[in-house]
Amino acid sequence: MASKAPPIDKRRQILDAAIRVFARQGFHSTRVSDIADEAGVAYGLVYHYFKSKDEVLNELFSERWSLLLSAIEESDRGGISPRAKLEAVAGFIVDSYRHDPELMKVIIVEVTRAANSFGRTHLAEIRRAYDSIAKIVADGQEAEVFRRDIDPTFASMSFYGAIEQLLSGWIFEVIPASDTDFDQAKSLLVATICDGIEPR
Amino acid sequence: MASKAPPIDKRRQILDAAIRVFARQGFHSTRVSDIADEAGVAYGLVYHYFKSKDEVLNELFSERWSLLLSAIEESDRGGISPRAKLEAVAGFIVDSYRHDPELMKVIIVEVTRAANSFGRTHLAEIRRAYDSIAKIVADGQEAEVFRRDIDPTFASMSFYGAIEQLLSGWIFEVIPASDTDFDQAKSLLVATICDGIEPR
DNA sequence: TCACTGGTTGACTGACCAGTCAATCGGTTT
DNA sequence: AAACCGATTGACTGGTCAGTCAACCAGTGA
Repeated sequence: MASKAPPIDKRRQILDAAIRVFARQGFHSTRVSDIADEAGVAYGLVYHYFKSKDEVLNELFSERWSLLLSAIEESDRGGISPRAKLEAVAGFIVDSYRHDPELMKVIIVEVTRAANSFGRTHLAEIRRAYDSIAKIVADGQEAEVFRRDIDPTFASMSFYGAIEQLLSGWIFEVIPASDTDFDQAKSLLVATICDGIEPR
Repeated sequence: MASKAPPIDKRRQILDAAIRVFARQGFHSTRVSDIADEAGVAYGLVYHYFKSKDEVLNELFSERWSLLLSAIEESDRGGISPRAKLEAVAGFIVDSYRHDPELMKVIIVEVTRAANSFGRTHLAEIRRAYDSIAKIVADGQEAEVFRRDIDPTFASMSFYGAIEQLLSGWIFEVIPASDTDFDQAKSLLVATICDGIEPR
């Protein structure tokens, strides 16, 4: 009895190594052997657990994106104001980056923004996020706390685009990324989209 | 006399073919032979005019991006309100897409958002755009028409991120792209960032 | 002790393609 | 008409990997 000890271990080890290597070199210029080396595992073992190099990235993306989708839908269910819901969404994404910048870098750079490769593959999942955000906005309009003359889909794309652009800025060090910056970003993101940059 | 007729012709022909092929298949999965075929030109001629496949894309990007930078700086010089400047910027980018969607697709997908490859290479040029937009915002704060509690760099990233996300939406057909949509987008973009989505 | 099974190893192969280069072409000059 | 020269051609090469596979190893059960 007490048979299976390692099976999940090594798989996880490979995934975690892949995060580091993808983040460091980018998906395209990492060789499968780089992943194996980083994981301290033989080349062939990668193919024991995954049917291709692509599948490794797909797995990393789907694992994390489903968390994001849950978080968005979760915050939508809580009985809070639409604005607070947007704050929760921005907060979750920013915290995801703070907690695991390498994984978020991989997801954004290699999937979400890689429109010709993995972005295409995961378009449906990605759209689900846009749609959930759009729904929050639409509900806000219903409740008369958001203007009705801005299309919810449009607002959703702007909001999400702004978030992703910020993360990109952090990832590529074009803007500072301290804990204070992260916290400010959360509230500024929502302040900007809800209140605008003109004084009230 | 009257010597040189074709030299620029073929080069342009290759660049234009590259736009179409890159837009259709993505940079990575287009072979140099695809470009040559599309241009109706021999394989080797591509290497007569460009020193590598990369250089073809670099040329396409730089050609267009310098126009964008000029347009931003141009609109900053005109004696108009900061808000009108942002409108001009959004308008220029949206019109660029309307006028030449294939080229804009290539630029955004393969350079601007390809942070691990060409985005890195052109980071300085890309930053110049962010900086110019940030300057518009900073001047607006100076003139007391924009709130001072939102960092200009932050506002610039949000604004540009929103624009790019919209273009991405059009490119990948997740949102409708008619002439009306383009025109609405221009004003909504600025309305959102300046006024916010909450009613005033 | 000995088969059995599933995890583990890494050398090898087949396909692909960017970039090279020697040959050819067509127009110009002397 | 002969030498010249830049544009043009496309077959070929060298290097790179993703993915395969046959062998190996360790734990288990009989």
